Amino acid sequence: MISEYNPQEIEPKWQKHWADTDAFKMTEDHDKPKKYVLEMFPYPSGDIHMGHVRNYTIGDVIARYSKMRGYDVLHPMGWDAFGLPAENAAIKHKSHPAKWTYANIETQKASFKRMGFSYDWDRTVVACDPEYYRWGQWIFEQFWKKGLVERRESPVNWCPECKTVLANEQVTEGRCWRCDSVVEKRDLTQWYFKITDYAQELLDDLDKLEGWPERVKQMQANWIGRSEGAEVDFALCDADGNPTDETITVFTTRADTLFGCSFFLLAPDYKGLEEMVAGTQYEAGVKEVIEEAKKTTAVERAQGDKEKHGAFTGRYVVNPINDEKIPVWVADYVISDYGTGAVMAVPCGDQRDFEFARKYDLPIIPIILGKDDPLFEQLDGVQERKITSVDWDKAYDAEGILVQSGKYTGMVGGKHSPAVDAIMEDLAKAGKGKKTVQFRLRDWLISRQRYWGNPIPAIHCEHCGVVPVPEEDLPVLLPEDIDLAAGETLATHEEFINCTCPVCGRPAKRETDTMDTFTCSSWYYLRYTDPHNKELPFDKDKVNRYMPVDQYIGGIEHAILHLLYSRFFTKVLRDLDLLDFDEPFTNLLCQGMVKDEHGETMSKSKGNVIAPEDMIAKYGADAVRAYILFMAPPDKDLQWSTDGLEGMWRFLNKVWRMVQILAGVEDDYSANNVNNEISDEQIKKLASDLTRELNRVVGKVTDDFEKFGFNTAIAALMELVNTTNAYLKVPADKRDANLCIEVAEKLVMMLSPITPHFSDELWHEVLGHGEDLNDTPWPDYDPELAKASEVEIVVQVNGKIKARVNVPADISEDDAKELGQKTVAEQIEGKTVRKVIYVPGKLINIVAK
RNA sequence: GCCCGAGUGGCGGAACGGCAGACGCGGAGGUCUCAAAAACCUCUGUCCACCAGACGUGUGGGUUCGAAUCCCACCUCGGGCACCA
Repeated sequence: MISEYNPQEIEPKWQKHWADTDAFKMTEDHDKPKKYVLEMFPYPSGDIHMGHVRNYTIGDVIARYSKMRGYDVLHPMGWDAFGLPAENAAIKHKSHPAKWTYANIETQKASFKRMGFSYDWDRTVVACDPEYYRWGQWIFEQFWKKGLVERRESPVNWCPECKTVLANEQVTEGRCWRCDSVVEKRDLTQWYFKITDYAQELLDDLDKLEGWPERVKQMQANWIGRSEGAEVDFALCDADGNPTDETITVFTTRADTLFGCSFFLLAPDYKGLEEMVAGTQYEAGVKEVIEEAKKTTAVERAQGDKEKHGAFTGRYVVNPINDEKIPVWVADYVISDYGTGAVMAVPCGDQRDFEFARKYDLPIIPIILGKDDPLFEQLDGVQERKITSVDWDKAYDAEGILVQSGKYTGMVGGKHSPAVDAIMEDLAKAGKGKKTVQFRLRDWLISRQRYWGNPIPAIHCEHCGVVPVPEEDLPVLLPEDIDLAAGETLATHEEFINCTCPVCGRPAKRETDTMDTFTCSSWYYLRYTDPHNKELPFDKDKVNRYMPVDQYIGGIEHAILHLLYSRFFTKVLRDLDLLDFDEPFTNLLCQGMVKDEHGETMSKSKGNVIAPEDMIAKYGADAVRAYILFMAPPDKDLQWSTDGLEGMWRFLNKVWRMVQILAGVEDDYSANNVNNEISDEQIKKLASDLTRELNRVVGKVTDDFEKFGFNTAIAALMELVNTTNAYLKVPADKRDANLCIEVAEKLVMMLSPITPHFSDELWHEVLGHGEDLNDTPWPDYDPELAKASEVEIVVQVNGKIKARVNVPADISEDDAKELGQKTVAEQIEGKTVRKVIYVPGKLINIVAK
């Protein structure tokens, strides 16, 4: 009797079996090639949603497939467990963040097990576990020793809602990445990782990442933002207008336009600006600009087309190219933390400077022109300054010819132009400038004014300054007795704060900031290679064996943040001689987002999060796994709809019955499909069709798995099922039993990475195998058997299809061309055949006039 | 403004420069059944009464015997960066 497919029964059964037999425990079999398959670890926010299901299903299929292909697979899972949501939940429920976090971890872990994911749970890393975060502190101290940690005061992004500072990467269009509040600028002393020291290498090594999506590399390159230019020194004049030895340096990519520099700009928060105007008649005007700029939010700045404001400072600087004195203004569009915070303004060649000059009536001197500019005729070849105003309505920022530019007149100007080189060479000789490179990337601000994070292991001593906690005293533990709901923080926790200075032994204060949670996720993948190490974050041999990650899978939202930080960590740890590779992730698959029925991104606040539980209850985890893979290629965004899930359920049921029939279990399902009149010849043809299809599909599915074409792999499996179904027309006693078993076994094997419970049940209970599919080698195929002996080819006349003919697959080119012409004799009658194109197995195209 | 992607039936999506729409969903009809469900079998891009045929991969050009695919221009949508000097 044929049995019914009941996932509710078999899924828990196999999950228990896998757990009982440690099926996914890593064997560390060094005779096999290694493969590290990793999905980005989740934040334990609550239960899992379809985005998790998609991400982890993709990873699980790759891991299971790799295991069958004979790799020593490392496939771990953990939790990115520090962070603000836990703290907010704790405040709301008058509880402790750890309680919320660990409860959610248990929930998610149960869901992952219910999905049948093949993780080695003995290697789990939980970021808020002292066993893990102590090594985060240890690594911080190694960075510190190497000079990559800095504590300094500067304007920083402050999120009023999250009540903490944020890294540059965590601010999008002036808003907090987590809560979307408008961030404020504040001057605060904060801790930084000097990621900018690695800017060039982080940019250069993107070229090594052939297995990364181009768009992610592009985004990182944009973010790093390398800009080649020059630093030029302008001598500052004293209050009476006499040049001094003091200089102000600007960064420019357009040194060729120095002759057009008619004023000079400082950022509102330029260091020393207030002192410069203190007590002068210009103080009030400058201060007004400074105050206004402070009020302007980053969101408003991001608009871009904001009206510019500025004020004269009363001071002058000397343009080094022509010794001209030009006025220094403060301007709100100059950014203090890019370049030097000072800008040489060239209104004729820069749209922003142009607008500023128009508004404040400053001279616009044309020094670079296009050849078709009406002014060009008057100024062509003119070296001295003749014209000091223009009637343009916008700046000319393209490549052009220099005019009114002294000996450089006539040269081609523009970014990276010969004029830039010539001018910089001369300025360098005079000691007034040099070529340099600027990066948009800023240092990574890692301190957070929050409790639920990894404490920064530092001690503030009045006598010794800021000193690291001795390594033997690590970890600095988070105090557990804290009442966040009552407003307590680390900064109010006396017991935590008070300590002794490890250098001088006097009473001292502990640092109360914690580290950005992105520090935790920047190295967790290394810890998985050696998760229980008590001496070091990881053993060098082990990390070198399993790293880099061969296949990393996660969302595009981490294209910059997590992936850039992790690359930085890896490079620093390499330079600390803790590991021997340059990049952490060899291949990266960014799976597309799962959106709701209306194409909206899912979020808790919108209340449109779709959870898999109901679907699992109705159709089982295997159907959900298969369906989400079948919906779209993994890297494409996907609009969720349950419409096709029923179809996947039908498919699995069909396979379920089919395998039993193929294995010889009593056949009552195909009764109305059986054709008792079928001829021996037809039987033979159906069998050879099936043999060919089986070999073709094993080849196709193997190829598709290699390139993550899971949707087409599943489609190919459906095609095999359809062909098998056609074969089942043959009455049971006339079927080729060996072929039937071969089809059943290979079908089940190929399905097993996608639908593991379903497959193991059939494998053991119907096909009678003892070993789990997880330990079974991937099926092979014979490419020769996948070839058809006869193929249908298309006959075209002038590229239009006119007929189809069946030909032997090995037909000669001449025979094919002749047959083609015979087939369409009518259509080409009276025309001259100019050319006949034959594509073997595909078509014959007859070009006739 | 700069830099990436993507536009294919009613829907999700297939197609090394070579039969557009595989596979699935949805839809229509049928078999089985007292009936229904399930299962099974046909059909299902558009136009045309049918055949024949014509038209069809965002738009317009081009290359080619042949273009969804390659090139150019444009349109629309999505993403990233952005007063970055």
